[in-house]
Amino acid sequence: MSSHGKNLDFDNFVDEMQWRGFFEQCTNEVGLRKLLTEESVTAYIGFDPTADSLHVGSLLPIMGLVHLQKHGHRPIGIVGGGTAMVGDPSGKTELRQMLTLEKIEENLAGIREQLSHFIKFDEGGHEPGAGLLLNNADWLKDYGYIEFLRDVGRYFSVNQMLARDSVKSRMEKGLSFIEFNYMILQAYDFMVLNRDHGCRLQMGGNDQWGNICSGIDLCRRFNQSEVFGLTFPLLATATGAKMGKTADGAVWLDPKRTTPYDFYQYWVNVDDRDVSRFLRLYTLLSRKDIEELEKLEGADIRQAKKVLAREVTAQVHGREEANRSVKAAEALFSGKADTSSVPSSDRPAVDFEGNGLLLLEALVDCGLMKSKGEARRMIRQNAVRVEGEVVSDEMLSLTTSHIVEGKVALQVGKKRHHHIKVK
RNA sequence: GGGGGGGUUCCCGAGCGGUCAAAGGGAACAGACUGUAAAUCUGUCGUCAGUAGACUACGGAGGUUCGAAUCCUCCCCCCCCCA
Repeated sequence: MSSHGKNLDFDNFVDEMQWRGFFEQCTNEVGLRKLLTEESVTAYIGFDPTADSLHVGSLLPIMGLVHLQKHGHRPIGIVGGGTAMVGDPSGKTELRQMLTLEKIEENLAGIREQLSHFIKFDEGGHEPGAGLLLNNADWLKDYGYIEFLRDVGRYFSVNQMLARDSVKSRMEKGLSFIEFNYMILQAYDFMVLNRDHGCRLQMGGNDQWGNICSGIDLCRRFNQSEVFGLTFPLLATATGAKMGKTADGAVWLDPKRTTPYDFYQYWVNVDDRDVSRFLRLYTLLSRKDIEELEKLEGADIRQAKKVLAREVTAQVHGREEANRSVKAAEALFSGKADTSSVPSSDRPAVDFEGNGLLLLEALVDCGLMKSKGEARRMIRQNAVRVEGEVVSDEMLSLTTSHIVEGKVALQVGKKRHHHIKVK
């Protein structure tokens, strides 16, 4: 496939994926490379509609589709409205709670919106490389059981299914029949996409390997079509934590769930050892730029982290938000200047009059603390600051004297900030 | 359907009538040290109140006890073996 567009350091998709670290396993690398040079290939990745927002964990597959499209191929995103009703046993230790159809519909809309920041979708036109976003409920939900068994079930060997890692790993903990069927449904998705949209490649996390292989088998049997699979590594941070997890849970792409500032901070605070990997995986910077940044050592690595954070934030929230986050961080960590992007809340001026507002309560209200007990503990540990001053009195009340420039600046630990704006 | 083993605080995992808000580990958070990193050391880690108190917690519902996570009954869920 001829490469067009900007920033192409590699003349084919597979080379780029390998250099960037996306490439974990491929069902037939030689065959796939050949196919990709011969034609514009349609490939798909599935996303789970378990929430109305994607999170950092989904960023990796999203970037996979971005690179695919960049190389002139066509990405399809599948939102598993049908399969979400079943639950994938892969990588899980327990049965997932089931979602209602309505909830899934809602989630779908949110996800579609987010994906559209990354991928150029077909707006009813006929652009060759424009992506598609489909809901597998469209072809799964009205399929009759008997019919499905006869059409699809006949192609599956239980012996083979039992041999899959995703199933084996659940033999101890238990696996319900509904989950056992998941791989069949996913395989069926691949078959439908292959048949109806000419899809030849499925990508996904390495935990999807078994499901992808099942799909490939089904395509061969059902459509007599040769298709391929490519998996991405399952990322963990250098300290072994799951990617995109913090104390407060997942890092979301939705600014209402994770503010752009917190999102930016997540990336700035990445472990030194992860920076290079993440630059390759999560940014679209050129090979040259990334290799320059990888040369940095010691404290200078922070420069690379800032670039990483700025780039990823810009991709998710836009350049403008990214710049605001950069400024806010600089203001807070260097002690001055523009603080307009620091997370904040509003409070009427009367709250500070007279006896004022108990700091304990303010900390809980603004979300910095989960409970007053926790707030007390933090104060005891000298972790709380008001206007930069360490607080030692648990019973301190915030009064008008704490208001500086129309706000009260709260800080917990070194990194968590919140401004109460006085209205 | 029968027999056996289990369900404990964010996770793993002890406890098996009081001394249990529950050992130990992990994660997390804070302090020191630093580079908004890692490692290390120290502290914290149910809620409310505030030094000694109350409340809510050990799958669910009852019960026995002065007193239960610990004993009994019923129910739900999981694993293993047999049919």
